[in-house]
Amino acid sequence: MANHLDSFFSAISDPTRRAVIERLTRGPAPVSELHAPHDMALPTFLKHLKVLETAGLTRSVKKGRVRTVHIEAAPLAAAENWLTTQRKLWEGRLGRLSALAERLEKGGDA
Amino acid sequence: MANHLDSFFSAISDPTRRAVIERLTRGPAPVSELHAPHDMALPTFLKHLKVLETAGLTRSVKKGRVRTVHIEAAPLAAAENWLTTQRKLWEGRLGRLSALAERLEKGGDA
DNA sequence: TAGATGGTTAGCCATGTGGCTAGGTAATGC
DNA sequence: GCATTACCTAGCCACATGGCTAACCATCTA
Repeated sequence: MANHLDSFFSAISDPTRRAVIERLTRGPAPVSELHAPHDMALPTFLKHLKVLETAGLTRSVKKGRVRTVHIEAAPLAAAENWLTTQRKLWEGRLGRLSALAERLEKGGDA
Repeated sequence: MANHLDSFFSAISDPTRRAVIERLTRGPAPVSELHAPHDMALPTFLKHLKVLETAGLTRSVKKGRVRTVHIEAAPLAAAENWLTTQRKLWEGRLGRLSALAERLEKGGDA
């Protein structure tokens, strides 16, 4: 059950890769354009792209010599969902705690 | 600007550590209790706990020989926020695209 | 105060990750 | 058709990560 989240979170734990995602939310782009703002060798950057694609965060198609990369929204939502769930559970607990505190106060047990 | 998200996402990219977080949303717990369900040596597990604490996801206090760990909600919300932002940007783009498509259709330009 | 309990430190190992260079292939443009 | 462009592969390196054992320290409990 963990599997997908593993590679997803691992993928976006790198700033270069998050920057790529941020760029891709504004629309698809070829490899060279994605690479341009990053001060690293192309092969290194290609590795990052591969990580993203392997994690299911992006897809790409090659036409002629140009490979165009686009974002895949679904896993983003899934991860967001995990975080939201955890936060809500936590907040729910806090809510119950303060309710308990209130009851204790009413009872004058404090 | 990236820094915090780096260590945060990296921290929760591990299933053991996500399990710990899930457990902690139900309330604080001592190290031994957190360790129990995980089939690995204590020192190994302690490393995981350290990663979580270093990433700011948890805090802990030691009283006597028992160290109690509790969750820290803020970074969770921050990460959730990043994901939400990306998703919304993406959906916004999709919206604008379909609006464009509509306009083109109306204009009979297709 | 001895033994058990709960954690911690040190140190080793295998594998993974992020960076590089060098060299290759396949379209495209002149 | 030769050069350029755009990307890909292979292979190297340093360091990080996740696992282990062994040995240690501190605190309760009997």
